[in-house]
Amino acid sequence: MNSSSSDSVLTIDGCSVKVVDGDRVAAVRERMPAPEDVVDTADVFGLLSDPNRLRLLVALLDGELCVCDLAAVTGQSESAVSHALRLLRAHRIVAARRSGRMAYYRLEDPHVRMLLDLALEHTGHTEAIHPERGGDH
Amino acid sequence: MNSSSSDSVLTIDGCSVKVVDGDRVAAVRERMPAPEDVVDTADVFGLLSDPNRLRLLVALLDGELCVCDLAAVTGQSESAVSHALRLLRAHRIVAARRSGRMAYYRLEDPHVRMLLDLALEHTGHTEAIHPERGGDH
DNA sequence: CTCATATATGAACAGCTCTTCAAGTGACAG
DNA sequence: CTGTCACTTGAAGAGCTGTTCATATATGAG
Repeated sequence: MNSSSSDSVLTIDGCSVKVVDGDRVAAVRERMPAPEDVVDTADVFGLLSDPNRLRLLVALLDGELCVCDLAAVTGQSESAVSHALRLLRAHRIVAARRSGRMAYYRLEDPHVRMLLDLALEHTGHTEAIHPERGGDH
Repeated sequence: MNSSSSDSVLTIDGCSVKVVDGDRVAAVRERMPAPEDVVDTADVFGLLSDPNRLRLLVALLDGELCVCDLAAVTGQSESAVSHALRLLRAHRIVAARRSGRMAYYRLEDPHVRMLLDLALEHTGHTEAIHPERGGDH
């Protein structure tokens, strides 16, 4: 329907949309992961996007810790830690081992471990993340 | 000060906290990145945690696109795209090239590119991210 | 049994985020 | 100049998120 590489009008989701490079748009749409996969991936990033939750996960990189030690390491209340762990547990990112009245948590998701490793590899190397510096050029 | 590997009381930030394994806690605290680095990293994850923003960045993996094509690819209004790009630009994750009245955006941060590549490598491979499945055992 | 300890949960509230709508800017055509 | 086009911006509101405080559950000690 459209094989021009200049302005054209695409019909997407039953809606006419003006595009500049129709072929590129079609190709990129082709490569785009399924909507639910995008949402799942965004969810994972969202779980890593809170500093306190991130600290918890970083603390667990070396092995399991109990709730009160996690609270001590990350400087949060035990209640806050418990809420955060509940969320992470619901997404199978951490798992708990129970021993008496203690609960020992460990990092369970290898995919998340890789993301954390990669992210930590770059901490400090990136000066460029200071927000509100206005646009470019 | 504390070399027991059983219950003890640590003084952290001028506050007494009960811990189970004082040595582990001290060691993990030692390895924890600086607070500002944790916050910066969490910020980056936060920028990747919105499905629409994530779609924009995925679309840009193959090369630059103009705003209206990004809107077509990701199924958002041009206004929403522009707002999202503004945020990403402020964090130096994307950059713009201007040509006439068009603005062509590209993915500028190689670190973010790596995170995206790693995350996409695993899309679909992970069934385990469905929320609200209750805790374990 | 009763009590203290370790963790979990619920409710509620403040603060943030994302979308939308309306209006603004700058480039190009005529 | 005037109008249109591509993009940007501001303001406002709905909805989501993370914290806190109070209370609940469960284990182990005595």
